[in-house]
Amino acid sequence: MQTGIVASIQPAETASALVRKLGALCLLSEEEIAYLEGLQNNTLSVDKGRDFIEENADLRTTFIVMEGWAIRYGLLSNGRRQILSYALPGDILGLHVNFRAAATYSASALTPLTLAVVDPRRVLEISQKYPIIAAGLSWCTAREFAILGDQAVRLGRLSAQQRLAHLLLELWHRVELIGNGAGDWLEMHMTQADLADTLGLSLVHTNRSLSALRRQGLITVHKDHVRLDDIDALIEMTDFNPKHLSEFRV
Amino acid sequence: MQTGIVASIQPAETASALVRKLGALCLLSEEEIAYLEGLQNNTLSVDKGRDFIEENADLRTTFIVMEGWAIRYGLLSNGRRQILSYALPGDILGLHVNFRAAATYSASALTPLTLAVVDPRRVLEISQKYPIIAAGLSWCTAREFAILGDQAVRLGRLSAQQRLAHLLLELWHRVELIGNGAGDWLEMHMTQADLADTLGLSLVHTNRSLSALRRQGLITVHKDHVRLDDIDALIEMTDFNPKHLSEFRV
DNA sequence: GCTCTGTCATTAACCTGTGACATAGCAACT
DNA sequence: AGTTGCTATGTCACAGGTTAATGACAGAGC
Repeated sequence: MQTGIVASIQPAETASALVRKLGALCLLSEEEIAYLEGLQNNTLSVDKGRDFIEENADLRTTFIVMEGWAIRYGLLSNGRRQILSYALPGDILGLHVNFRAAATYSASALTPLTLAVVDPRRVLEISQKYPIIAAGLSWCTAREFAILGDQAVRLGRLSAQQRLAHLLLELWHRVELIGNGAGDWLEMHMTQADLADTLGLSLVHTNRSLSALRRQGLITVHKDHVRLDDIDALIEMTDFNPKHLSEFRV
Repeated sequence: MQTGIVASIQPAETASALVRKLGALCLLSEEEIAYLEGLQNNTLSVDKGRDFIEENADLRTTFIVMEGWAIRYGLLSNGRRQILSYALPGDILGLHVNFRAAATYSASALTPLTLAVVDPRRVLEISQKYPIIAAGLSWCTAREFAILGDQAVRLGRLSAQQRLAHLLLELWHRVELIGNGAGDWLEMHMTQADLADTLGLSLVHTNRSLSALRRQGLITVHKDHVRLDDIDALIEMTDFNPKHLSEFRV
């Protein structure tokens, strides 16, 4: 924790989300911080609802979320969509793309989005020059795998209400971890249709499940926010494991 | 393809599964091949049904499947299991573990299994000394992400029969890719209970779905094998995209 | 060789969580 | 005012779950 404090003093206030995230994991030198910030100089703004990665298209770019939320999703020929995961500030999309001829998922901006655009070949450079950063990126990869694994468990073995509760916990915890939390409130950047496409449920049943959790006093639903009224009960009903998200509180 | 041919001549017959896999992707030097084979000198045999990674336990090892099949899975407190993915020869488990304090999934041997046991710190060494191999490992990571993404789409947005068909196609294609294929036959190393835990279905409904595909003339079911009788129709009904598995035919 | 036990596959009957459709209300935008 | 998008809810249908039973097969023990 001492390590974390030292790092936090340095990159905390004006640092990019990725630097704050990695800085909370390990002690970054000023050189490493400068390198990471320089890496993110080339930015792209994406309007809410616009795609910036298209499945099956060539993908030659690594994106780092600087501000806003994005979704990774797969689309079927019948128009059905499955959201795979949410990308928050500090998250990386396409970290392992140098051998990928085509994208295996699409990505879209859920809110107005600012992305850093990075040449994937820089990743090799990082591994050779900055082993600490490389280790941090490796951790980011493992975490991404854990998040997607939880999504598969959620879809395959939880009931509708449990899925919803588990997803709310995940997002709430992740927002907390990046320092954007608001106590037990979670800002809902997505519509109920997005929730449905995340949970593998119909729109109607998603709304029902939301209502059910509300009636049980577990959540309070406002227009753009949800409050988690009994976090322990939600955790209990879903087997939510915060360790899958790793502790790197900013 | 010329590159693939040259590489295949060299490591083809007695080479380990990982070397054959990476060798089919890129031209490996003799030094690189020797390094990769040396990396896999420390092996572990695991009996069928035994766990070798336990969720929430410390994970300080990278495993490479040399022979046999394994599963990655998550387990809930009510005993329900969700199989996340299958690991075949040449696949790597725990490639990104140097910052993981604990495993976020369990892994178990589906068949008698031979694993190479590798220190995760060797990955950094690889990145610094063997950039071609590092790129190959990066590709392995992206592929693993694609496979798990397909699993989420399957669980979230496909019907029971489609899930089954899609999974059979995935496994069949992956077996083909590592050179262990037998035409349109797929050796079934798993029980129907394993299938059920992969597909997020009940055991009984899994059997029903199997019967339904059989009745439709799409598959032929034998005790330990399944034959895909109409691969095009199976692909059509499921949106199966072989490109997600990448083409690296050995 | 026979019996018993355990595992796995298969199927029927009944039940239920969830999907689809329809409708209504509200807010924001044109 | 009309349109669009989103949320909310009722009704009915159905895909899939649960329970129970049966059959086949392999292995262990006598």
